[in-house]
Amino acid sequence: MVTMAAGSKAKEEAASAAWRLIFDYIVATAADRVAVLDRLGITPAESRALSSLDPEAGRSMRALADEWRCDPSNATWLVDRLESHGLARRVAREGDRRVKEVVLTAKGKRMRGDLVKSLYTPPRDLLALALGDLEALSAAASKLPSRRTLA
Amino acid sequence: MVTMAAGSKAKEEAASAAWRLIFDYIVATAADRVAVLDRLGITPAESRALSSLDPEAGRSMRALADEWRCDPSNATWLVDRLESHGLARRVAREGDRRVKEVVLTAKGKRMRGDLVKSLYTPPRDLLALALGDLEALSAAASKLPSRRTLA
DNA sequence: CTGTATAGTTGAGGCAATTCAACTAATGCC
DNA sequence: GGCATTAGTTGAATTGCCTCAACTATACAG
Repeated sequence: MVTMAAGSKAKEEAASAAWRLIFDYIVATAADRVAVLDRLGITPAESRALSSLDPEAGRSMRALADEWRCDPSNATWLVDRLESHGLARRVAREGDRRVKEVVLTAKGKRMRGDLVKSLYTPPRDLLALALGDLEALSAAASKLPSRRTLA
Repeated sequence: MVTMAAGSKAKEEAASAAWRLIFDYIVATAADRVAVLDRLGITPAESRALSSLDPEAGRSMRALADEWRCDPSNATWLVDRLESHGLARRVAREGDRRVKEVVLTAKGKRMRGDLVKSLYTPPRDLLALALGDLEALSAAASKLPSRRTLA
């Protein structure tokens, strides 16, 4: 486009190059994440469920189904799974007994902590980078809008 | 550890910070990738299958099953799916008719191209970064060992 | 107090992905 | 030529994830 700001083309190329490298790296390290779930004995959906539960506060089934963009019955199924693993339990909300608050059990909190810690642990190769590179990486990445975050 | 090289601690922290930011960003943009697969009408497994097929050369079922770390019968099932979508076909290898080479059809090449291009297209927010940040990102990321790459 | 809306569950069903065991077909070595 | 090996397929079964329709229980508005 003729009316584009100067430097826009260079930026697009730089963004493409950066994204491609990051994307490839994520793909290359995917097995690490699978291994974490295997070790914890949970499925991807359970891991997502676990990470959207706050260790302190409970959340209603409805709120969870909304976040997961799924049918309420699917949320029931998923929370049932967490319960059957002893990771969460339902508590009727005071004042409105229709709603069930899902809260993590002690085991659930422990597992969630383990999960988050493991996923947030940088892959080995990242440590091979120079300190300067890592700082540049952080500096740039910290300017990205991270819509959500674990723990 | 006392015997660690000086600066190791700082590096670990820098690596953690960088990885956490990148990881959160990947999670935050996951829906974009799902949308790409939806648009192309393929499942995650089909997308992986598609991307491990070379647009020029064929690959044996065996090689594919090895790469996917799955049972040969699972590879059969997956390649059947690609075939039923008109994306690939099997050709008996000259000289050893036991092995079937899986090759992309014209449609398969087109779809693979679309897939790779879409996945490699940087999310919008990345373009909001300053050119300098993007270049720093690329410079650092290019030092990572990317074990494999698409197209 | 009656009807409507909301929260959640249950049951049935379906597709995707995967494994295992049994099988067929082609190769290639004595 | 006979036999072990290798490539691939088929069929049965399982699991995970997900949707829809029907249902129960509670809350709330008029």
